[in-house]
Amino acid sequence: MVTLAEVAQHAGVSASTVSYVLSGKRSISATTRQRVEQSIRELGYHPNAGARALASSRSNIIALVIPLRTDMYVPVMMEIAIAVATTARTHGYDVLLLTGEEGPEAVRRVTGSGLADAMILMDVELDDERLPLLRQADQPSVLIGLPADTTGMTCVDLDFTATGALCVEHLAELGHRDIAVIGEAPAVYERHTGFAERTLDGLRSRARELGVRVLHRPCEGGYDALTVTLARVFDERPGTTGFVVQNESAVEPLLALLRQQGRAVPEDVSVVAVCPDQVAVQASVRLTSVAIPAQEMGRRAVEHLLTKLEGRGSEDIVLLAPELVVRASTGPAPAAPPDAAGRPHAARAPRSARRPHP
Amino acid sequence: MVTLAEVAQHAGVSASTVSYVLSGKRSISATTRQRVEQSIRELGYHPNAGARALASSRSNIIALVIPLRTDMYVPVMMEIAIAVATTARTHGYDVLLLTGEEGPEAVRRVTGSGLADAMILMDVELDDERLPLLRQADQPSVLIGLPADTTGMTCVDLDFTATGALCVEHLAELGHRDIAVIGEAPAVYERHTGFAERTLDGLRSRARELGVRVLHRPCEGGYDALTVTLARVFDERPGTTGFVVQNESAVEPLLALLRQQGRAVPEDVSVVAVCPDQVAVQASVRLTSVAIPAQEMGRRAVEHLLTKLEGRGSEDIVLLAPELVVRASTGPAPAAPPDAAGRPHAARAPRSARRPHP
DNA sequence: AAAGGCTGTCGAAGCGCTTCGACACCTATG
DNA sequence: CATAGGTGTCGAAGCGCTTCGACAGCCTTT
Repeated sequence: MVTLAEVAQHAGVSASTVSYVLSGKRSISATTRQRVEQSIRELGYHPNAGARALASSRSNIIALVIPLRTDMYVPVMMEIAIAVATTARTHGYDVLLLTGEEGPEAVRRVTGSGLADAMILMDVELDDERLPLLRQADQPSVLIGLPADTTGMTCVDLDFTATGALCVEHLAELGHRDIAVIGEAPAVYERHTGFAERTLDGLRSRARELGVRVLHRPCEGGYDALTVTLARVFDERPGTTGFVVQNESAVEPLLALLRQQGRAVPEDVSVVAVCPDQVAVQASVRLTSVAIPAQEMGRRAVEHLLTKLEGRGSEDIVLLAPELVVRASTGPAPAAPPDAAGRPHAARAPRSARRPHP
Repeated sequence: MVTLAEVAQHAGVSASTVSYVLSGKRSISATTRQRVEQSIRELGYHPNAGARALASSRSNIIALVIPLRTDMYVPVMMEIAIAVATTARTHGYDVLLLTGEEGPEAVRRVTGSGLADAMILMDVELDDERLPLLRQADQPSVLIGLPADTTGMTCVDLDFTATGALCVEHLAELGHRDIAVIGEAPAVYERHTGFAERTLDGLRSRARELGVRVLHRPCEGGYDALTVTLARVFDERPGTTGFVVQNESAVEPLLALLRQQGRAVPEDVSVVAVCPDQVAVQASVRLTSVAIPAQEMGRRAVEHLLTKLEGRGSEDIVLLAPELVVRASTGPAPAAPPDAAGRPHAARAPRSARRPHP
C-alpha cells in the first residue's frame, strides 16, 4: 500500500506539500505540483480513507436511509437512491446505504461514529421518531418527504398538495363532476407517511372549490383488491367518470377491469395517474399523469446537503412543482353519466362548455 | 464528541482496557467489563469510525456496486441491495453504495483507499472489465451473476440454465410441443449479461431432449413492443401453445393481448414466467413461475464475503436451485393447435399421456 | 537600503483508535 | 517453598493523514 510519505519521498518534497497538492488548500508552485502529481500517478497512490477521516474529521460520506417497506413503489426509491449516489460522486462524496430497519439507532450510530458527514432520510413519517435526534445532532441532514413538524429541517419533496389539485383541475376542466381516488394501500395511510394524505388534501380542497365530488378509497395493489374496490366505487357513485390513481400497482388492474366492464378509456371514463413516467407510458392506455420526479428529488437532496456542509445555509423546504402531462387516458366527460346498471353510453360527449379556469 | 480516553478515565481504567472490552480480543474481568460498559452507556460513547479504520486497517464496510441500467427489473435489484444491507448490518458491517457509472475506476478507488474491506458486484457482464482488477486486488469480492471466466472469483446466482430447463420441462409435461420464449430487451442480450443467455441455453437443450420446438424473441417491455412480437410469433408458429416469459414488463401485456385475441389462459395457451413471486401473484392471471430469489442472493453474497474476510475460503460458485411454482397460468396443451387464422379452439384438451420424466 | 508583504515549502503535533510487549498478581505444580 | 503458567491490566508506539506555525527567499514599497 502506497502512502503519502512514499509519494513525498519519491517526489523529493515533504509530506505536507503532497497533502497541499491534493487538497489545494495552499498554493504550490507549478513545477512542484507537477512533480508530485507525476509521482502519484507512477506509484498509483490513493489516499487512505480512514486516515483522512481521522485527521480531518470529515469522511466524505453521505448516509442514505432507505425504507424497508415493499408496499410502496420500489422503482421510485431505487431511482432516488441512484440519483443520490451519482450526484454525490460528482461532488467527491460516497454514499452509505442504511435501511430503516435500524430505526433511530442508525442516526445515533452514524452521527456518533463520524461514519458519515451528513444524512438523507427517505420515507419520513409525519411524526418520525428520528427527527428529534437529527435536530440535536450537529450533522446536516435532508429529508425526502415532509414530516408534520419541519422546524429546523431541510426537506425535498414533490408538492403533493399541488399534485392533487392539479389532477382534479384537469378532470374538472374536462367536465367530470364525480371522481374517485384510488389511493395507496391502507397501511400507507395508517403509517402517516404524509404524501398520500397531502395529495388527498390538495385534491379535496380544490374539488370543493370546483364543485367536484370526490370518493376516496385506499387500495392494495393487484387485481383482487381492485375488483372489490372498483365494485364499491360504482356501487356508491354510479356516476363516477373520473379516476385519480396514486398506486402504481393498481394502474393496470384498473384499466383492465374498466375495459372488461365495457367502460372505454377515455370515452366513458378518464384516468389520471400519479406515477413515474415510465409506468404511464408503458400502461395499456398511455396515461395522463403527474410524474414523480425521483431523479430530481435525489439530486436536489444531495445538493442541498452539500451547501449545508459548506456552511452556507439553504432554503428549508423545497417543494417541486408537479407537472401534468396529458396522454390518452383522459377526455371530456360523457354527456350523461352511465346508468345505474353500470353500462356506460358508448357515444362520446361533447367537450364541456363550463371552464373552471377563466 | 466522546472518545475512548474519556470513557477510560470515567471508568478508572486505561484506554487499552476499554478497547479490549469493546473488541473482546483479550479477557477482561467481569467487574471491569461492567464498569466500562456502564461508562460507555452513561457517556453515550460511539467509537470513531475513521480512527478505528486507521488503526486496524479494516473499515467494516462492504462496497456494493449496483447497475445504473433501467432496462432490467429494478425491484429485484432493490431487493438484493436491501438484503445485502440488512445482512451486512447483522454482522456489524455497513454498505457503501456505488453505481456502475464509475466503471473499473470504482474498484481501484475502493481497494486503493481502504474505504471498504470487500466488494459485491451486481449485474456482472460476461466479459466484465472490472474482473482483472478484482483478481489482482487483495480484497475479497463476490459477484452476483456469472461471468464467462470465473477463475478466482466467488459468484452467487440463480441457476438460470436449470431455470430454463425447468420451464420447458413443465410445459412439455403438459403436452406442449411448440413454445415461444419472450425474452429480455435486445439490449440485455447485446450487453452479454449472461443470465438471459443461460436461461435460453438451458431451455433449448432440454427442449431438444424432449422434442419441443422453441422460438425465442427478445422483447422490450410494454404493450406496443409486445403487440409486434406476439404477432410475429403466431405468424411464424401458429401452433404455439406455451410461453416462457423472462421480462417482467412483458408479463401483463402478454396476458392482456392473449385475452384480447380470444386465447384463454391456461385453456388454449400456457404461460410460465421467470419473475419475482410478487409479480406472479399480482398479475391478472396468477402465474406459474420460477421465482428470482433476490433476498437469498443478497444474503448469500454477504455471507460468502464474510467467510472470505475471515480467511476461511468458501466455495466458489453458488448456484441457487430454481423452484417452479404451479399457479393458474399453465394447463394441458389443447388437443389440437389453434388454426392458422389464430382462432384457438375453446375446448380443453385432455392431459397429455406422454410423460417426459419416467 | 531597510522594512514589509507574498509565496512556497517544511516540520511537528496531533486526530482516536488498536495492538504488542511488559508486568503485577494469583493459582497450580514439583 | 520456589517456580512455572495463567489472568487481567497498562503504557506506548504507531496507523496515514491534515493543518498550523515557522521561515526562507523574493519582490515591492518607502
